[in-house]
Amino acid sequence: MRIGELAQRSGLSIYTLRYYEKICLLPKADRSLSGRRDYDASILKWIEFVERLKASGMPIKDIIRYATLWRQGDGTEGERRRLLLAQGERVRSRIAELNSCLNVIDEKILDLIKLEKE
Amino acid sequence: MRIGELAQRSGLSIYTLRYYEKICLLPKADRSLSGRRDYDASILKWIEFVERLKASGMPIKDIIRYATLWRQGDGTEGERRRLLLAQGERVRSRIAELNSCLNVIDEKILDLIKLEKE
DNA sequence: GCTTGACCTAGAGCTCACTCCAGCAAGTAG
DNA sequence: CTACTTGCTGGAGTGAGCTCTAGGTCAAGC
Repeated sequence: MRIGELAQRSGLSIYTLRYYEKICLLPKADRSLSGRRDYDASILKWIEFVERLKASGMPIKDIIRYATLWRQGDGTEGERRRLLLAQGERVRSRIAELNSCLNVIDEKILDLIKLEKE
Repeated sequence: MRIGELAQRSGLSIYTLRYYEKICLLPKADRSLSGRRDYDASILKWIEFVERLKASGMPIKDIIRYATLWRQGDGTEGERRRLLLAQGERVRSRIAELNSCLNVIDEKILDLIKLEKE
């Protein structure tokens, strides 16, 4: 699969895919004889997971750290697990923060409705 | 209250306070005879609310829109309410997204634990 | 009356995460 | 063969949201 197809299938732009490779978020793609990137379909699973980590608010640097360990493979499971545990905690507290923001916002909405009725 | 004290009390830096004033997120501060900003303690309540909106993920531009309406006062309650309702919805879906990320992360952690046991 | 420190402005610089461009090479369709 | 499309690289540009610098003013303490 070439980069154009991967862009379509992954929903990322060609620019972003090359950028992710440059910063080592994606493994260096194999190349065709003429030098074009040639991806295996399995990359899609990895991209999907990376997108999840991003959506969870994990900074790119931490995802790169995870990606590096993942490419190293065996023996890195412990550190990968710790990275994910830490991120899980961050997500949980972010959810708590958002819930508390929601309370403030909902309260303010009620205040505004009262003002409108006056 | 001068800007240094406000910075301490609000937790924002002096730079940020001046920047917020410049972009109209904070009302233009009164000035002492010598031109220094002189804040009323009530500004702290506003800053607190702005920080909540920021923490909720509201873009600065939208907060500025809210701030502008707030300064205009009467007659703007309807639009302010609509802005907050929209933000509330964004927060709710962000919370849902984070919960689903959390599931993916927690699952991956279990996978890694299995790998470590092998 | 001089030093110190808090404050002022305009504008430059920074980080993050992309996004795009110029200039070129290679594959493809008519 | 020509034209078009897709791809390549290094590096510049973007936008959000600050953060800091340079060069100056002003008030208070010794």
